[in-house]
Amino acid sequence: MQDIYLSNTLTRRKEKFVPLDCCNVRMYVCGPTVYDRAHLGNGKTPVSYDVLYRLLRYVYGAEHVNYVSNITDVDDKILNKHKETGRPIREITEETYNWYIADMKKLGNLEPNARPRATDYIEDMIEIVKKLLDNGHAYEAEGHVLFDVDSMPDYGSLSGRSMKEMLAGARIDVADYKKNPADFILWKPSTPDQPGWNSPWGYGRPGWHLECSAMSSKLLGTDFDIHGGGNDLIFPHHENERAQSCCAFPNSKFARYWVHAGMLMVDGVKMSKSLGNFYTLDEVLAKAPAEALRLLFLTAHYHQPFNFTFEGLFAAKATLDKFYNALLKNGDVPTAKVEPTEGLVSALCDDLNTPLALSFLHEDVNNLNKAESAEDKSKCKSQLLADAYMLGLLYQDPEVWFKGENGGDDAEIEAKIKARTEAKKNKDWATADAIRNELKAQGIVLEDTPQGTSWKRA
RNA sequence: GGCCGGUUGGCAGAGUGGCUCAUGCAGAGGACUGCAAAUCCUUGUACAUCGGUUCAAUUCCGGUACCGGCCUCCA
Repeated sequence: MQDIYLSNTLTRRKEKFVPLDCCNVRMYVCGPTVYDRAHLGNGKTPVSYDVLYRLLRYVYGAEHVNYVSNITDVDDKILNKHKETGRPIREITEETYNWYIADMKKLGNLEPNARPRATDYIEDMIEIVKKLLDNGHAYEAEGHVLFDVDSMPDYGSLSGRSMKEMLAGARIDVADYKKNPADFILWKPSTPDQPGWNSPWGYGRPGWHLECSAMSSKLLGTDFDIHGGGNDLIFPHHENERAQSCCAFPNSKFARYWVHAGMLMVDGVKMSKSLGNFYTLDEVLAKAPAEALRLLFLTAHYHQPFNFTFEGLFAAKATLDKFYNALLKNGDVPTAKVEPTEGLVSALCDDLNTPLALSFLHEDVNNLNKAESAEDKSKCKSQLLADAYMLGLLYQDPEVWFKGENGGDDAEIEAKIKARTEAKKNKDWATADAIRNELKAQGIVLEDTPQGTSWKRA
């Protein structure tokens, strides 16, 4: 069994991963707030953790890994959307949730073991707030319950900032009921027209950070292995989550390994609506297959900032064309279940080095293209598929990849190819080329082989 | 201002104290092909900058420059 090493934000080092219980490896990853279409960044982060999930399943056994990724369905952004559109909140969150799940599936992500929704865990959140009040880590003020950061000596250690810095950085108006400007909300009052739940502190709703503490402790326990998310969540979200959980459950260390994914940029700068470089997943997926986007994400290390360009996306599509072409040519070659290439597994074990892992896929494809004997072909194809599975790639039928879901038997195209074959037989190259060009104009590329002519959509 | 991270060939992007080499795309040449396409073979170009440590640094340490992120909702 290979050791996995992960960059741990908590210690600022790459560390050997040792799970608390190797029969129950637990990972929690912050998911989206469901108020609008998922954007490109919402696509990148889950792909990274999906590869980690696949690696953990490989190393520890699929049944020994528990991956939880939450859905935030109570939040002021959702409330704002409701005010803007007048649509019921439940309708907004359901629709957005369904879009999100569909996007995740298209990207080739395995379904996590659980996708808890915040609104199903309100009782657990209230229990945590009660605990924090009981043990002196929280206080009530003007209908709010706030976390008292001064009650936690190492508050700020995850994000690596001191209290002094945070005060210096506090640029926003500080509510005067806060004892310390850095104190954050655990529970806030709701007006009757806002979503809310009855609590010991009146009708209200939870602060954003609380839900992750509640769901992780409920589904994974108060101590678990990996906590992930985008690195924009390190502060304040993860810092606060950790503070809540460690203080509510006094002997808990919460997550042992904090793994953070680098931000996605577009054309070299942060993606934002004001810069006009903001893309939702479905916008991008209208221009290239989702698998190409997944491959593109994997060409860079998860930890680094990732620069998205359409040029890169189309290059990734071309790479997949090459991979699927090798599979298409060996469509009837039988495969056996084999172990993934050792080097690929090593690359992934080294803090998810997906760019290096991909180089093994290229090698596999090259080997498959060169294989001559039936035995070698089978071996190489099996290896390619086993390696691709680790990365969540090449999960489609090559016929479907090239010809589309229902374009596999196009009589018109077949007829033209037949006519061209006749022309070729008569050495009527002009007619043959004319037919080929005609099809090319329709995006159909022909390929002559000793076995005949095949076609695919470009 | 504070805290992080980065700077590798035309581009994307790994990695390493010295060895023949990341990988891919693009470029050049070749094989195959009626011509293509696909595939295969061969091939050039690199480690921001200035110091230090060392027999030896792109790789370790320090300074400088530039770039990016976070510090406020954010994957």
